[in-house]
Amino acid sequence: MDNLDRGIIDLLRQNARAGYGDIGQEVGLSASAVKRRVDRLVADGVIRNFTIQVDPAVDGLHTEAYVELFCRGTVAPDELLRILADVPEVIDAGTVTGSADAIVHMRSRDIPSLEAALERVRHAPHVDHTRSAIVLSRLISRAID
Amino acid sequence: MDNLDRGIIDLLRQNARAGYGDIGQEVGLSASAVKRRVDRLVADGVIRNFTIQVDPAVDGLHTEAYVELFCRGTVAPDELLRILADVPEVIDAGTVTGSADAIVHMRSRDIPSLEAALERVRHAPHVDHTRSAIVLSRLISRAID
DNA sequence: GATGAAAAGTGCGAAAC
DNA sequence: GTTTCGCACTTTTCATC
Repeated sequence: MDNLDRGIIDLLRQNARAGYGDIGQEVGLSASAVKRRVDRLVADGVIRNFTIQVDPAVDGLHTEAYVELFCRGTVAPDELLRILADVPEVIDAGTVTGSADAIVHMRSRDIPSLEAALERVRHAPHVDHTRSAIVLSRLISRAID
Repeated sequence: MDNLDRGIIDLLRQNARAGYGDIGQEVGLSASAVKRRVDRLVADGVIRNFTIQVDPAVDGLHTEAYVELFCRGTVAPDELLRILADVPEVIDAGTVTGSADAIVHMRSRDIPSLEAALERVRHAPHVDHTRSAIVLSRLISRAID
């Protein structure tokens, strides 16, 4: 993982379909050298996936919420992970400092489907209650993982 | 935007480097038909970008926080956008229901750099105060926009 | 270990239909 | 929408440092 790898990653982030030759010209390597490094980055798990960013509105996913999760007693992160992994509406989540145990970012088609997903989280073991903030207008979308 | 388009998008989300022929075989179209649809989806802005998902830890971005933003008086979403767009540590943000005006998801190298970014947000016009929850352990990372 | 150059194979992309 | 075809790209091999 040197500066060449970082350069390759930056270029792929901007355009994952860029040709190896084009990338090589930017970072100063031959096409085959770039391919070998990309293959290694994928094998090492540095590059997790090649994906596309889709307009959420077009995709029919208009409704978002940030949900604070409060649990009874002490709950291991692994247990929270198992609960949340089963709900596809959860797009990101993490345990946090403060009074809440975790913050969960959810996205779904509409309010009813969001509510249904929220109910699934609420009725999971250990979950005491939740506090939701529905997103009114999305301001920034730079997350890629 | 029909079910074929949705199928193509789903496959590209899983693997943006999938060949048009392979995609066509899955959704029941020829390679060139798939290409034309993908080109149209890109032109229409449905597909925003082809990117890679990089392990944030490898990338040196270990520190995350969810920040509630409280403003003085009424602030238009556009004004909040201008404030937040200047802070690269902001990876996603939206105005929300509830007592906070917005929720901001931030990511940076470490706590000091997170604090510095937070200071920039705090001292922006209209911002009254913030309430942060530092992420202890990331549970789910499915966001792609 | 790493690279670059050249070979072979594969898929893209632009036609014509 | 499909099929065809030339070409560019990927991917492998090999020699080199």
